Amino acid sequence: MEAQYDVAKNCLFSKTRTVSRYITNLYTDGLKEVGLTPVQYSMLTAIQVLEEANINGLASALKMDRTTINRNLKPLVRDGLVFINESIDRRERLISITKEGIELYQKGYASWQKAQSDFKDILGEEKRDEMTKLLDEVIAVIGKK
Amino acid sequence: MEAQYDVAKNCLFSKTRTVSRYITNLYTDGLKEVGLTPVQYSMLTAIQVLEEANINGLASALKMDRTTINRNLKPLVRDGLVFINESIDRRERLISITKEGIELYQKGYASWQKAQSDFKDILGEEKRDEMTKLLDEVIAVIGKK
DNA sequence: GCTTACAATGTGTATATACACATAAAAAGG
DNA sequence: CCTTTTTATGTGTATATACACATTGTAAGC
Repeated sequence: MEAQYDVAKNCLFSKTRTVSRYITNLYTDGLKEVGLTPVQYSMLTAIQVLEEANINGLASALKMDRTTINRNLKPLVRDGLVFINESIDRRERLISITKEGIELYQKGYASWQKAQSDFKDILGEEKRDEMTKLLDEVIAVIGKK
Repeated sequence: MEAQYDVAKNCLFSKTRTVSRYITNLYTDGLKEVGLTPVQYSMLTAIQVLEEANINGLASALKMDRTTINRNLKPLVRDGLVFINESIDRRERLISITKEGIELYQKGYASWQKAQSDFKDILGEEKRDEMTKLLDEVIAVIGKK
């Protein structure tokens, strides 16, 4: 088979990326009413669960590059949803959610639930569960690396 | 369950996005030796398969936003991999791959194959096939929207 | 033919992503 | 203590993404 048809049919990167873009847009639409992106929402999630994590800790928990965490924190700090404290170890900075952040997060929870529910309606509960299971397995495997 | 633990455990957006980031990095590493990103590689794929598509046609085939296509074409044109022709319909522009583009694409094919193969080794053939099937199903469902 | 509708594209802006490189502070080794 | 190494972070640069808004050209209705 010629290369371009092989890639067009079988590329796991582009398939995954296409699905990722679509789901991102779905959640973006839902969370728009509270003015948060889905990435910001997932970061606020980790910030609350971890409590006073540093940037490397957040990067590890979210499986994102630490420089991406650094950059993505800026709008959250700017909008008063997150604050950053000094640490005894003066190299690191400790990230926490603010009162306003918690309030907005709670407000966004309904939007997030609706996006989850919409996706279930679109895909069907069975396929949705299959997908969740598979994604967890993939994340577990890549987490070992 | 409190919101943040619900989101941390069950969010299909963040699971998909995490896997997408990981796979992107895997293919990025492989294609780095030819100086292409995986997104560029998949765009060059569609440009060859479609032959003289316009921007909307590429956007539709790749399921990407047309403004993203527009922006992503620029480095490809700059690097001489793609050229853009006028059309009889003077609103549209027809996108084609250049000789250099084809050569680089062929060179990148081995890297792409290796990334595909590496992912198979990491995940296992069975799970890889399961994932391919599921992604195709999801893309088919969202394509109807 | 003229006006109106629609279609194709471009641009401003904002977030998301990650590599390469640099800096500063703590820890380790002697 | 002083040097070396490691750790935590910041920044420059480049690509990727998509919405809102604007422009231009074609098609449709009359």
